[in-house]
Amino acid sequence: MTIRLLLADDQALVRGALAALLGLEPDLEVVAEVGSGDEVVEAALTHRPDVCLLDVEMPGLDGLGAAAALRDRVPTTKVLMVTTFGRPGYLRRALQAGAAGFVVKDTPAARLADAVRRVHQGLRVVDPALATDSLLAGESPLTPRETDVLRAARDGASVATIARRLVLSEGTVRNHLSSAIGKTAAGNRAEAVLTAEQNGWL
Amino acid sequence: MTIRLLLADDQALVRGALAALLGLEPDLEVVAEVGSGDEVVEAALTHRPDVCLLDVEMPGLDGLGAAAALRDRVPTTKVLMVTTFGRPGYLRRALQAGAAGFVVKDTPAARLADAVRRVHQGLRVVDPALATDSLLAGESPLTPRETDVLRAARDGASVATIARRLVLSEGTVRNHLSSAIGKTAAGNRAEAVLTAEQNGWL
DNA sequence: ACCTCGCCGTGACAGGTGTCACGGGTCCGC
DNA sequence: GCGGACCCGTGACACCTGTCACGGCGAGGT
Repeated sequence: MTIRLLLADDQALVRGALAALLGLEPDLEVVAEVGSGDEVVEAALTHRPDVCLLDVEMPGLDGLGAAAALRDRVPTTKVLMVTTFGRPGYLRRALQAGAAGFVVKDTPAARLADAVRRVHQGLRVVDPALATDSLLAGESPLTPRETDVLRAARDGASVATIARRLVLSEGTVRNHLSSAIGKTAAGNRAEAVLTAEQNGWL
Repeated sequence: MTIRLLLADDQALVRGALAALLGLEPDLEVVAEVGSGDEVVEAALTHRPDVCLLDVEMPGLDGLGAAAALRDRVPTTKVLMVTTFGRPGYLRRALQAGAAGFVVKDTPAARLADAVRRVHQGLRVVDPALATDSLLAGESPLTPRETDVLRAARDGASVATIARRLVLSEGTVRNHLSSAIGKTAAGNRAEAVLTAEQNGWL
């Protein structure tokens, strides 16, 4: 009995390469590949895979959202997240979204097939180093609105621009920013964006 | 006669996956894999590959530097750059560093093997869409010093911090920044960093 | 010799930014 | 009910930033 796989990654090259890698295993079979999170549920409904490999960073619906959608619409398929960035917040959010495993792209290729098999058996697969980081970093201290403001500040927009985008007063934007800067122990808006991004809070 | 390949990518998973993908082709053979740019020359000297696949983003010596080192020390091996980001400046700098081909990770997996074969035959391989972007974006308008200052400003450092890092007067830093902001058509330091990064000028 | 360009610095100025104190509003849990 | 969050807003203040004008220096081209 082979394990049926669905691959989701926006980079066609690594998608195909992963397919080739996993296709070498006799007990694994890649039944579908998609390039964006929006196509995941549809492909899962038609091909009924046992395990779905999701990249976190994708255009449109990202891997976290796709995992949540799969949990609701196709609960029989297990989700294994595969990501380039080992951001602590990603791990937490992925598990909350119903993912059964979380692997960073630094892990040796040989271990990926094992991770797939374990997920298929109903086990949790988590990078141990990342798990400690996740506990250490803790949940996001930012309020929803602070997160919005920081997100809107990612491209270097001015206070006036952010205020216009979120339909807020400039003073309110400055207050939210100031609060976020304090919580991230930054001295600066740009620094706050950076550390928040590194922790997966955005 | 098989084509001997050397893979260089910091992400072990995609490195292994690419090896699996290319290993499926009967005329290709992966003879070595490395995880950083510093190991490229040494591995090339011992394994004498025909073609070397280099990722641009790597810790230590990056792909551009590794390509230049290969051109000088092991000129018999052709270089094919493989990168996630299609930044115009990367393409230019890669070609200047002696790379024979440039492929972004969005390209379909089937075309990678062809790219390798063409590079091995002495042909140039360049993503056509990226080539036009490269011509359109043009060379970096930033002077060396302006580039330094922008690089130092990437983590959101204040003018005082940048001045301390580069051993400059704060006024000079502000002047360089102002000039860079003007050249990148930005309204802001953060914006200037962003557009400079997107064009591969840093 | 001359001009140009990049580099470094100074001084001054308007405007943006970060902080604080304050008020008012909603919603939730004890 | 009553405190405690989060949200939104105002006003004021010190500070940082971005811009401009100006000067001097060295390297390279005509």
